[in-house]
Amino acid sequence: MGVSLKDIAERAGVSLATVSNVVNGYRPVGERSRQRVQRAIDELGYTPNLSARHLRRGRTGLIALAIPELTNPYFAELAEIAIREAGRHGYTLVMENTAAAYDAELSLLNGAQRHVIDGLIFGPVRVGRDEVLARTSDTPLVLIGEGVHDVPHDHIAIDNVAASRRAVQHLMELGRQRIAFIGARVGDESQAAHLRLRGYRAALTEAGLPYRPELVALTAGFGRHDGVRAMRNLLALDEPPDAVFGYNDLIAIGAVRAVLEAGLGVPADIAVVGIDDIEEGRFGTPTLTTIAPDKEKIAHLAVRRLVARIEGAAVTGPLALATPFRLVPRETTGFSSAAGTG
Amino acid sequence: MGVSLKDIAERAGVSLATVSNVVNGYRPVGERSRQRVQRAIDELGYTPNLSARHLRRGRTGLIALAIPELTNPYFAELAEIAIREAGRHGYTLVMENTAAAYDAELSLLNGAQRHVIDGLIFGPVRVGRDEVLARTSDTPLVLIGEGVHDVPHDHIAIDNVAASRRAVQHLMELGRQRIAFIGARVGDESQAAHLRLRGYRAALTEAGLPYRPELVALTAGFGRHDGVRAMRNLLALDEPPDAVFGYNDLIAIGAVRAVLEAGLGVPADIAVVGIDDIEEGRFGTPTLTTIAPDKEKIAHLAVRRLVARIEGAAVTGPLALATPFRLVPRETTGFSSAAGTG
DNA sequence: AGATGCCTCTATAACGTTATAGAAGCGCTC
DNA sequence: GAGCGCTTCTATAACGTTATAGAGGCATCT
Repeated sequence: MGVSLKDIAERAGVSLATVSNVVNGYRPVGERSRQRVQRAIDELGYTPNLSARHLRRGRTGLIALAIPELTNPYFAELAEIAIREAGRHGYTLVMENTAAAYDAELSLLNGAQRHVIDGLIFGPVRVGRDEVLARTSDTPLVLIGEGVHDVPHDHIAIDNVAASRRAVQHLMELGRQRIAFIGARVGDESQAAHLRLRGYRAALTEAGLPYRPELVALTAGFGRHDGVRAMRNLLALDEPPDAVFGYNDLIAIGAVRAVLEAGLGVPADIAVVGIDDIEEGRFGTPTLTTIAPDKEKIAHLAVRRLVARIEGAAVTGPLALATPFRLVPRETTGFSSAAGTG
Repeated sequence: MGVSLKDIAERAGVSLATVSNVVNGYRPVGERSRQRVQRAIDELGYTPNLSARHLRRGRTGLIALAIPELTNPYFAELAEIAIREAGRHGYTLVMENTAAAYDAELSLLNGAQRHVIDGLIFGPVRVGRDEVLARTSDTPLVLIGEGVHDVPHDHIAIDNVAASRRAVQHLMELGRQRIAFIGARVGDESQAAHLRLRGYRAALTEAGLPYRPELVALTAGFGRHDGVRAMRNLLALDEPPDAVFGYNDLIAIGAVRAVLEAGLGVPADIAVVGIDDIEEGRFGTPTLTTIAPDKEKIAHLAVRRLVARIEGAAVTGPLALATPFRLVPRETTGFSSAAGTG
């Protein structure tokens, strides 16, 4: 077993409590004692036993990030930032994969983590407003993404309607008229696809273009193959689209591949826009035009909000925070871009 | 605070120890008591306090996966599998990003985790054999990947020499003669690039082709932009290569992009092979020929080995395990492949 | 001088769990 | 009926930490 406070106390000839106070500064300690303790710590190589600390404090120092899948680069990039930020605040982040499964999301929401955690950052996909409202756990919760809205919890996300509208506007500025939407259906009543779909419709309406249901392809998942499959169906239409707005970059990338596989050109025949600005989109051919959310900001805000809640700090301002985004035009909409730029 | 053993004991009218025995079956408990306790648990909704359990048991139930970056899809895919497998064994996996930094790797190796962990799965990049041999921590350790070899620790990886040889052989079977290698240099004395470089050289030698140092481009990192930059340099040669073997898929994808950006064709002018078989390679255009390691097997073995060591089970067989791999021919070497296949 | 206050420091009781030693009850043998 | 062994249970001491109550020393004020 390792070196404990007791060993340090004996070595330094002071009480246990004094050592504890040197270590975590709860009470002031005189200069002479402090130095003696510090020397003993250095000599014996003391590191606090976190299990004991957490038992005593009632906190574990663990926060969970629950996301559908780590293999979606958007979430991997977000997770990487969140891990760093959590570390900066003295917390360790554990990943909880929901695999976009309703049951997994529900039990996570209600506190069935593998480890006891102090707080949860949650990007819901299947679970809706009702489930969040009916939550039984009282662990602090910060929501991210477009899954659930209008609940009494902190919520960090871009303005999905505005972002989608911007993406579709971009396509219309190129003169495209038959613009398709490929997006994940998350359950009929869910708001997720709705927001991006709503932005899509809003943009069309504002421009005086008709909304054509046959150009809206809902998918089962959020991956590249979902985009491929949906695009193949759209290409089989009597009048295929001349542009596609994808729910996210992965779907957009799948759509691009399906178009190219069909022998058509991107953007010559069909222009494509996604959302997320994953690095992959900056290196494929053609490079992918996208809406870039500020991932740093999202992750930072989510972690900080959560930590503030955990530590009981007063959080001022509104619960829901809209983070900035910007349009990054690249080759799939006819803008040149050297690899890795934008 | 939550419900504790004590609450259950009072409710069921038995001692604390009996409740504990019902919960974790250390000692047999009579049928009548067991039922009373079980009912009390169900009624009060007891979940054990893991901090206390870990304090008492001296274990935390946490294992760490230390990898250079989560944004490398290979590691994200590996991590996702490892998280699941760890969960299956009752452990929670925490991610430790080394960012491929020497200091971070060294301190991780020597037990400077943010949280107390029971074991470590480590994919070293900067740190070498010497550092692993000189390790001061005695937390169980399982190495993965090609970073360090010949140390007295469990080690799971593909046979990198054989895999690289296979990749280069594939290029030669297409009739390519000037085959370049783009790979990460991990420090001069490191064995990482050496193994894959060694396989590359072995394949050339076996085929009677000369080894040309100017066709070996070493990179600083493992990302797409490293591949782009290196490829641009290779294209600037008087006699550019007609094929490229990339250290991993990301580098290969960067190389492809650089070739296309230069107005050349893949594979018409330059064929490309990578290693990792990340999903991205199955949806880009052209799709990427690659060496596919068995990621499931790597992650499963690593977790199981580690858990066995932690729990003191006897591990038979050799320390180092070579996991299988296979060549997946796709468009970058002239083989057709529909999106997502292979 | 006595009261008051401020610094330091210490002793100790938790936090919730598990492992150990042993008590109680009961049936069996001699 | 004493002795023994078995099963079932209990009391209790840790595990290493932190928060609370308060003791002791010394200066300052009334």
